[in-house]
Formats: sequence, structure tokens, C-alpha cells
Amino acid sequence: MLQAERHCDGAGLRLTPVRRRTLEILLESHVALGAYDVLERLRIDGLGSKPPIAYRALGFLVEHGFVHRIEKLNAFVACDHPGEVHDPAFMICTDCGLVGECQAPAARSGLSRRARESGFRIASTVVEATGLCAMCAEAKE
Amino acid sequence: MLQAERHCDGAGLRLTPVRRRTLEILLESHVALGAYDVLERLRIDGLGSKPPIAYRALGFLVEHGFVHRIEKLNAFVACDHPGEVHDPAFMICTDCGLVGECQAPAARSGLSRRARESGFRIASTVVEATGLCAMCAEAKE
DNA sequence: AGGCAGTCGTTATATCGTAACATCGCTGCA
DNA sequence: TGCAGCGATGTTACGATATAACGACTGCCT
Repeated sequence: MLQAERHCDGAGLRLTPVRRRTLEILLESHVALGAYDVLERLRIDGLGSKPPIAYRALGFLVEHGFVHRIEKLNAFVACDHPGEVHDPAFMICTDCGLVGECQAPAARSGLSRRARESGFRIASTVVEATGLCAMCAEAKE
Repeated sequence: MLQAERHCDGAGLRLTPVRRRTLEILLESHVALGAYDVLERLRIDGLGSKPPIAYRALGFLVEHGFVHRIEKLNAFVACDHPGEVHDPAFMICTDCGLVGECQAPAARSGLSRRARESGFRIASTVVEATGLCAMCAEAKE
């Protein structure tokens, strides 16, 4: 949170109440939240109740790297390493919903070689694995 | 198409008219199609007009590896290599909509190392790159 | 003051996806 | 033959996700 504030100050970005609270909500959650989940919590705090409110705040946070969108879940998680340049990959537990972020530059390597070969210019990548986290895998034994 | 037929025959799967036509529709398209795009074409052919028809056919085709879902687009493409075991990755052109499939086992390596370290058991992966295909990149020069 | 840019608030609607139940045709079997 | 079981289809109804478009407000700059 402090990192986000500092980053915004430094970059001339406005971390408004809605945006700030949206980020807090995601930081407090250990699982990915849908836009409507976020919206519901914003509503409770009197910060807006219509979808565009949440989508705009989430759009801002994603654009500036404070939040990631999990395509597989149509949901959002706070970034582990805000401000740093990174190329995130995610591990999504299908049992408990936990979403772990990791840096996976290597995850691009096979793809980026293929891209070079074919002339494709990568602008962004999505890398997501679904499966069982260590705890849930153990619980299944 | 022939490969799909053979695979179904061999595996005791039923490639019914709806499923067959759904696969044909995707094979004829060079871009990813949404479920409702597919449904519209099925409707024209008199093969059903309600969402579950399309979703069920697509679900069958995805489950058996004839079709891939592109998470980033909420859309579907026919598989380039049906029947073969693979771990597909996609390159999605944001200009022309072209979706290229490639094999990217290496794309998993960074992630799978991380997964091993943390005890996460990967069941499936999503690897998608967005950007410009060679033709569109050239056209932009 | 006036204009501009960014944000917020709202309405309305588009797009994507599924639960639940009825029906139909095939297959195996008494 | 009759019928039970099963997978696939057809339909209704609804839920979930997402955005276009417009107006109002605010801070800032000239």
C-alpha cells in the first residue's frame, strides 16, 4: 500500500479514494475477487455501487501494475511486487482459490523464440497454471 | 476434420452433427470465435439456437482436444494438432484477430520449476501472448 | 472568467455463461 | 417385445461479466 502511494506520488498518478480502497480490498483478500465482489465492498463503504465504478478503478490499478487480472477466473489480485517491472505468472488452486504470483521470465522463452521466428511482436503475455496448492494437495492424500 | 473423425471413432466418442458442424465452423475461421458467433452459424444451419447448444458442443470439443479456449478473448479456435498431446500457447494479433497456435513446452519450464519448489501441482496451463502478427506489424511501419 | 483534462456517478445495454428440467433416440437386456 | 438406462438435444430462465454513452464536478492552467 505504501509502495503504491509512493509510486503514484512519484509518477503523478492520482490514487483517489475509490482506487485506494479498491487496492486495499484486493490486498486484504487472499483469493482473486471478481469485479462485482469488489464493487459490493465498495458499496458497503459508500464508495459507489455501479459496475463502471469498480471496472474503472480496477482498470487504473491494472494499467499501472498494482493489480493483475486473472484471465482464467475473470478476477483480480493485488500485485506482490508493485512498481517493479515484471512478467507475472500465476498458480491458481482449484480447491481453495488461492492465487500465487511468481516471476516467470523463463515462461516466455519458448513462446518468445517462436514469436521471433514468426515475426510476431509480443506486447503482453498471460501465463496461468491451475491445479492444487501444496496444502490442498496434501489434504487430498 | 478427418483426424477428428478418426480420433472419435477410435476413442468411442460421438461426433454428432452439432459437434461436427461446430468444429467445421471453427476450422473455417481464421480468427477466434465467441460461443455466440458459433451459435449464430449453427442457427443458420438449423442446428440449434440456444446458448447451451453451442456451449455443450464447444465443451465437448475442448475436453477432447479438438478445440482450444482462448481465455484472453473468451473465444475458441480449432486445434492445429488434434489428437496429439500438447501444451499449447497462442499468439493473438490485436489488429487482425489472427490467433496462432504453437507448442511451447518450454513456456512451462519456469513456472513448473516454481511449482515444484512450492509444492503446487499443475493440472493445466494457459499461455497466451497478445501483440502484432508479422503482417500487421509490417503494415504499421 | 473560461477552457481543458481527468474523475465520478448513472442509465442502459451488450456480452458471456449455466442451472434445471423435459424430451428423444439408442442400446442392452430380461 | 417391452422397458430401463444413458447420453445428447432442446428449451426456459436466469446469472455473471463488461462496456458505451452522457452529464456533473473538480482542480488546474492561461
